[in-house]
Amino acid sequence: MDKPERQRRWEVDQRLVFIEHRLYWDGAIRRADLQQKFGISTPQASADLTRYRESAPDNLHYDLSQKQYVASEAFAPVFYEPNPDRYLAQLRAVRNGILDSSDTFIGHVPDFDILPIPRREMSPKILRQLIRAIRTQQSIQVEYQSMNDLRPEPIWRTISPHAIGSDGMRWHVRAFCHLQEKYKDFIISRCLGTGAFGERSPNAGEDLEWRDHFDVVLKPNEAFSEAQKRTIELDYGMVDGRCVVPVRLALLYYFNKRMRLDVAERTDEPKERPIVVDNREAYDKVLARLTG
Amino acid sequence: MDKPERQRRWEVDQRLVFIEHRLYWDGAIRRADLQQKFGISTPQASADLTRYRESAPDNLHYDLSQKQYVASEAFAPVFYEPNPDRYLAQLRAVRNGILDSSDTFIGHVPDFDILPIPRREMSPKILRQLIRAIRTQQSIQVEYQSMNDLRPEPIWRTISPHAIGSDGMRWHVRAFCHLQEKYKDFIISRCLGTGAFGERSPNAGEDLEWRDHFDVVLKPNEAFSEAQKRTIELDYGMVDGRCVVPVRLALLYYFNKRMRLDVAERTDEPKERPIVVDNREAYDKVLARLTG
DNA sequence: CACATCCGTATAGTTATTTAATGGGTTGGA
DNA sequence: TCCAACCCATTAAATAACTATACGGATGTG
Repeated sequence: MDKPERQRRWEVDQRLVFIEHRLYWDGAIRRADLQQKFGISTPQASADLTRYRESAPDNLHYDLSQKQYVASEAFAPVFYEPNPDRYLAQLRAVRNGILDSSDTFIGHVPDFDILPIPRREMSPKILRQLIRAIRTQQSIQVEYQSMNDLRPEPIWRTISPHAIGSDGMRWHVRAFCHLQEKYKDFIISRCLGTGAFGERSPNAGEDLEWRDHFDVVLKPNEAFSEAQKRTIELDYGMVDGRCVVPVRLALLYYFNKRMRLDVAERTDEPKERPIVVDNREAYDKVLARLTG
Repeated sequence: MDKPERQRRWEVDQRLVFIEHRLYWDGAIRRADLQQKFGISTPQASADLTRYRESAPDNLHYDLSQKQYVASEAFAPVFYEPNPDRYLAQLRAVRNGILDSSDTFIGHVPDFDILPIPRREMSPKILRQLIRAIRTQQSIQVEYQSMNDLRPEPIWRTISPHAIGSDGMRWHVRAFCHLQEKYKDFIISRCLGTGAFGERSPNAGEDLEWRDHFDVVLKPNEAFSEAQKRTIELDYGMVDGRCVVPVRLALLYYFNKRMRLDVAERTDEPKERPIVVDNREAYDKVLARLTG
């Protein structure tokens, strides 16, 4: 039996990642940054930087004029794998109030902005109960404000949720509705309250629209020039002029809208429809069956 | 001079937050969870749980049958402020490969899915250089694949970036184009490479479309019933039937598309246009000026 | 009833970190 | 030009945090 390698302490790892993160994105780091972030003493911060220097001596050098460590031109990360999407997602999350900037490793924040999306705040308690119902495989009572004119006022109804989904704008629970005896999407922000847990509906079979997928094949609109088509292929990461996107049937309606494929039908302006569906016939058929 | 309160260690804080996070979202925690997450020993994990119990004795109790700590019904977080958007954003990030699940505190992951958005991977190096140019207020050479048919092939051009922005789908840099002598959006994933840094263009004045905002006033479509309108007001967090969204002029075009306000013009189906612009005249005027 | 699986705790030893003090280099202002 | 301010590094002794190891107690399972 091998004696397990003593795992290096979590915080020590985090501090090395932090040093590298700062060097990568901000180009520099100073001892005080470490002290502020982790609440450590001066000698400890020095020791961390020394330890980092031992691991990657060519990645940084102390700039006497700037009075801080500066990343070398040939900086090659060792502890932190640079992830641009994560960096940007953190910026976005900080802006949206989802994340406190002290919970990220980002130091210098560039001037930036994201498209504001007006939406209702979600109650943590309600999401918590819904997730609990999913985890424990129970039904749950929710006070739900429907868009259906038959039920203009919010009413209490029992649902058996099994998953959550996002259309890119809002989150919903995928649940068996005890009222209508079928699987439906319930927008979480339309849940005004939650009640008692209970048994799952015995009539709830498998949620086929959740289980099954459809492969949407996308290609650039033929109306574009060859060069423009290449740009579109680049934007969508296409190979050989196509990209295949497997979409859960329960999300296909939203996909159609999000990618503006429905808009495409109604305009001749190619600019409005950069991509089109290659397997259009099957796509339309599935979509019609779902919405019908 | 006050002697500064000795700051509790960062990792110790994190462990307490972790305990509470697990209790809140997963409803339970065991010693081994702490050991795995932070690489600490058994006695230390026990000590942490004891410490937590001392801080919030009513939040949890050890369930001898389940052999783990279970959150009380009247759980009230002390160290961790529950944030549903953050929780969901982390799920999304893990699914998108932006975050490793070991970098989150989430234990049990509910069945979930998000709308897949096909898009090109972004190069970390390119984003890094662009952000560096913004930070150091320099110009930078980029190899850019334009959609403009005048420049079908990717060409090297010099830009002076000052900010980054997101339309909800893609990120772009807001930069003064030395070629066209005006401020424009450069889609980051269309940058194929970066070159030398240099002086900012002397002709670059202030980016007015970035600086200035327009207040979009949204309201529910009048075609809906009163009850339905109330639902829409709920969805968008409206008060008194309106919500005001300040949008940077440079992002207004994207906002129009993202909120499907352009689609609304082309259909009479109220379902397709849940919200409409209240200050339509001014809105159209600004939008026409921008795109014109 | 034996066994596996949780938790808690005691002991002794180890490591990480702090406090406090010293020294060296550069910058920028008096 | 000199000194204060501001970085960094390092040392030594003291302490806090943590580990390894071991044992006991409670529960549920085959």
